[in-house]
Amino acid sequence: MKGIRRLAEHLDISIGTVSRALNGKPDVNEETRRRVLEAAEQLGYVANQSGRALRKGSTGVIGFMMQTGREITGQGDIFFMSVFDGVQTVLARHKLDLVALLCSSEEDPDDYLKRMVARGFADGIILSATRRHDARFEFLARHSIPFITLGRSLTDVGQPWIDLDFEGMAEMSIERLARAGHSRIGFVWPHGDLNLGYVFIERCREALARHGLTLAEECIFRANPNEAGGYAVARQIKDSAKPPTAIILVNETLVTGLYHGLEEVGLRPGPDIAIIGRRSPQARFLSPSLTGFELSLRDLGIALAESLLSAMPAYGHLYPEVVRRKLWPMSLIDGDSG
Amino acid sequence: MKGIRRLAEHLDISIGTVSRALNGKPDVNEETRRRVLEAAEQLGYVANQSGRALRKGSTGVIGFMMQTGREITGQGDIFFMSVFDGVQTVLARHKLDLVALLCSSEEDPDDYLKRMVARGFADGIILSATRRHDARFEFLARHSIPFITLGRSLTDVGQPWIDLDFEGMAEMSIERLARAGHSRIGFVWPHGDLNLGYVFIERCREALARHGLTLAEECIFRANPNEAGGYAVARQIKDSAKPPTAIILVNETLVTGLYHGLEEVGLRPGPDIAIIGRRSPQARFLSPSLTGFELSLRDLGIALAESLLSAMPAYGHLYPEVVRRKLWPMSLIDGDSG
DNA sequence: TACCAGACCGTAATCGTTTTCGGAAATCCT
DNA sequence: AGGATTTCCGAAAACGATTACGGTCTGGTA
Repeated sequence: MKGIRRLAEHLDISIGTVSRALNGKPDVNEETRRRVLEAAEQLGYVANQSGRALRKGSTGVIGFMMQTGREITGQGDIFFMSVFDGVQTVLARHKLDLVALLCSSEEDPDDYLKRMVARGFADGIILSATRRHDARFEFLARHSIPFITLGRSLTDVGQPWIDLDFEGMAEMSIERLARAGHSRIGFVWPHGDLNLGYVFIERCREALARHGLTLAEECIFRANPNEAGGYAVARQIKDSAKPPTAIILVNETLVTGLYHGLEEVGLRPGPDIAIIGRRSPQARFLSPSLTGFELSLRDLGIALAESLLSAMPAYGHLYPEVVRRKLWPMSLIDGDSG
Repeated sequence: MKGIRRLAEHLDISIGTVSRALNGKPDVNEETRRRVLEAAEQLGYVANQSGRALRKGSTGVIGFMMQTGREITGQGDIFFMSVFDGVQTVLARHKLDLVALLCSSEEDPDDYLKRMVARGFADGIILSATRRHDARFEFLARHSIPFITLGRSLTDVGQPWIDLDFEGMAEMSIERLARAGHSRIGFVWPHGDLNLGYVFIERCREALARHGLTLAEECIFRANPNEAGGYAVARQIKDSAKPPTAIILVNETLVTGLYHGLEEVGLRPGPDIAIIGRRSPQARFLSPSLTGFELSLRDLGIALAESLLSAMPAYGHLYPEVVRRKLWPMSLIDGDSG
């Protein structure tokens, strides 16, 4: 005898009543409820997730999908820890749990998500590392799974999203560099179909145009979105016939590699070549200090969760005013690198 | 009509046969099986996780428990991405999925785990950030949930574990520093009850003794296990009446902060004070280059998964030879910092 | 023909919950 | 007192899968 049945037997009442007592349903005597709660505590009873989910059709779990592996995503790693923290503070209010759905780099992200959804794993999903063309959007929409994306995509299906304010980043970077007299500005574009690269470069082009400049094709450097990628870019710059005098990076993990690479080839960030990137927690300790953008990841997580909840039938009414789509603001912090 | 019933109806056969066909059971006509598989593919059918788990009593999911939040664990962040990668390559062989069980810093880890287990969330669990006294061990043992820990604890219950080879790290570090003439060697001890701090300092004491040295109490610096913590240590060192001439760090995230802090107070790693730490992917790009330990996180993940599987009834026979407990070797890489 | 073995497949029980529905007992109202 | 409400609880039907069991059919053999 296991589960709720055991509890019911022990109390000599029916399992229905036990369930109602536990779930705070109204039609149960307060004295009975007290006894049930007490016995549950004492016997260490917790409802079986499978049975409950099967019956209710919902799991109480929110999934945050992310990629693992060596060639990690655009916004890898530490980035997420703080975002999770924000997401969880919101979810905790509704007794929802957050788990990270880890898609191995060896599996196709679309297949992976499909599997997780069909399994009925989560009631709502947060997608990260959005691609320019991302089949996951349509899939989730088709199955009417509530979801929100951290990042945009051409494949928009009207779902809520939050993305970094690349518009603002581009304008502020270019403005600053142009004012400092730079006219040959380069850009590191992470390999892969990640959407953020496309968006940012487009915004940069526009911002450059506003300042009467253009983005030279040979000043666009492709790189894997990790330290090694940044490192390799330094060499490319050095070997370039007409190297840029300034470099802008979207991707935080590229920065440390680039710094190291530049040192190897004898270029100092700042005096020799201006660098503007994202000041991640680690990047804050680079020397010379990095000029770049900071943002509150925890608040971003909070917004993400609230926006997702507002898209879920069961919680939507609790978040009527929530913004569904937002460019997350970042502030440009002065450093010595540009 | 949903799920397997729909599929059965569509094919005009019974749900039992469909299930058998899908699960590769022997007593089903090959032609029928082909039709079922085809229809399943076409209709995008995937078995519902709740129903399946309820009936089978297992979920096909392995949980990797980790802490989120600002004051992140000893071995935070990027560390795990590569470990996950290794774990997943093994799990994929058995069609098992890995999810990260994210325990918010606001919830008690023991309570969190209890909840997840009672929910029947995972068939096996990997524990990280093990504490010196860790109630989770006994809990999982009592409920006979297969688990393995990344890190040891005083609360050993005979479960398999893998831990970094702090013994080797201590001996190699001290050996190297002693040979270089250092006699006043300091140590950064991360705050909290994490077991690794205790282990490493103990091994350092022993190693020092072997070289006729002792660890001065005032050379033990407590710090939060993150960049800010490392940064703060630099100040402490500077203000110390009799500062150490060398510092050893267990925790990878402390290093970048310490480097930055030392620069602020005018101490150069290497010439002014020797530093030995862990060369994480980011730390590899520090300047001056860090003398420290490297290891294969991916292989560690593989070992972790195999060892966990060997402790699970359903898979144990497949991994008869697996090591159940292992000190993971690390190699000391020369740098300019010590 | 009669019998039997093997190959396939359908029926139904089962896993542990939640929830609807209806009934019994208690309480209220006139 | 008697009917109408409430209050509380038990019985039973889902939820979607797996699987033990038994039944039908085929083909082979005596």
